[in-house]
Amino acid sequence: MIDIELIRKAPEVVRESLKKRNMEERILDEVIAVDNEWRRTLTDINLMRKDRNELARAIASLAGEEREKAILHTREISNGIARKEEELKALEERRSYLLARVPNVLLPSVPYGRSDDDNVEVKRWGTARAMDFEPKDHVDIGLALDLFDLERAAKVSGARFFYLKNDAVLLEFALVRYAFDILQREGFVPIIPPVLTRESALFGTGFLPFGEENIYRIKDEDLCLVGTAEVPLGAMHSNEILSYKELPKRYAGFSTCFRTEAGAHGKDTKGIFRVHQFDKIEMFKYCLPEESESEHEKLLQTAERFYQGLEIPYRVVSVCSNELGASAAKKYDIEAFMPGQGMYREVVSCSNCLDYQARRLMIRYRSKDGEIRYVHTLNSTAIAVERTIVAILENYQQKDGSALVPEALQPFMGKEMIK
RNA sequence: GCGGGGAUGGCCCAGGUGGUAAGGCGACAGCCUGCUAAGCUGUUGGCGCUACGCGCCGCGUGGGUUCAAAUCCCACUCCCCGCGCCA
Repeated sequence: MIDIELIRKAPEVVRESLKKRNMEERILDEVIAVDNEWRRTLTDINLMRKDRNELARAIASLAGEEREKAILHTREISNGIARKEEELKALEERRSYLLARVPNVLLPSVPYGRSDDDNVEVKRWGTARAMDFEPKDHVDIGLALDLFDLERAAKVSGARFFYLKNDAVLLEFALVRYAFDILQREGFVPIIPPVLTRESALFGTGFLPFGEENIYRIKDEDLCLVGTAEVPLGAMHSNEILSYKELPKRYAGFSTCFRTEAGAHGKDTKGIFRVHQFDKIEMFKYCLPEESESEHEKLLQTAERFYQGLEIPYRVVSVCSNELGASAAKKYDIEAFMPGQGMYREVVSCSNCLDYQARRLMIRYRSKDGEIRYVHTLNSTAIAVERTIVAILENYQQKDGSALVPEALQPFMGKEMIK
């Protein structure tokens, strides 16, 4: 949620941001119009309420005909107020509805662009391993090594599901253990959160109403399957007031993630790269407003560390205006090099949401000078397990069809090779 | 699922026979003292406006009764404690 005060005082800032996102500006004009009407109506009501209160107070000390008269008059005023209050309520609802649909204001450093192609590469790390053979993609490698069963998953659950098997299972647990090793050193509190949350948690983190079609819902209950641990980690401190002393707060949550992948028809239909259910470790930070931009850079560095440790080449892109989620004011993606596909593919998404989620979730802190303000929130993938398995298989494949285990994982895996 | 208890400002907690939120703690500011502590004073929910002021709203949520509701009535939500069931 952006601050209504910002819309009142500097609507041009919001307008520019909407333009940059290639979104309709009409919503902004409507918010302004409705807000003006709301304020006028509220002022009217306040005056009427004042009259009523004065009369009601006087009645206590009146008697007889005077009292009767006053009661009658007050009743009239009350009826008038009730009518106006209905108008006010409707305006308020309309304003909230609209305001909840205005995306976050972009930071100035976000590059303008219309598609992924306009993302700006800001860094490249590592070099692809030399291969004196034609690299295979993860599907071929994995099927040959019996690491997953996609056909039976399709039979049981449908397209975009998988059974992970054999060493792939060990690899997953090794990755998880590896990640939490690093995360604890970096001061993140390990968490396993609920993967079913109320709608309010999804709304608060900005996945509703913007990502409605991507969410699985539980029938007849106010519960949804989360698409990322960002939801329960962000909502964890909703309606709380933290102390500036405990900021920044860092959490790392392991969770299964569920996504309908609506609108992704035809994209990455094979394998385990884009699926309805996968496991992921997500980092989440709550911090002081003045520190969120530097914390964002730090968070990116932490995310990079996982791939550096695995010795997987990657690049970092600054995601362009059109591709940013509603909550994010700025976002970096890490894309790992996938030799089998001959391209860089997204494995990490690292966002700064400023106070956008904090406003929706009512997460505040008491500052050193005693003021209560909204915190800033940031989130980033640490390890998206299945995608990282894809990257490992493609980068560590060998001529004979086997795949090496990255050195950093060997202690957790108990073996050096998958064959 | 059944029974009982509870929800009030940053936190704790009063009010409960309807008349318009008391007190404590903490925090912040000021005063006082050579410094610290103590002490004293003030501030410390949200919103609107023709803004050193005026007013409105606010006691879990939504309705109702009333001139007037934290207080009475109805429904709901969440939390806690027992019991039952259960991985």
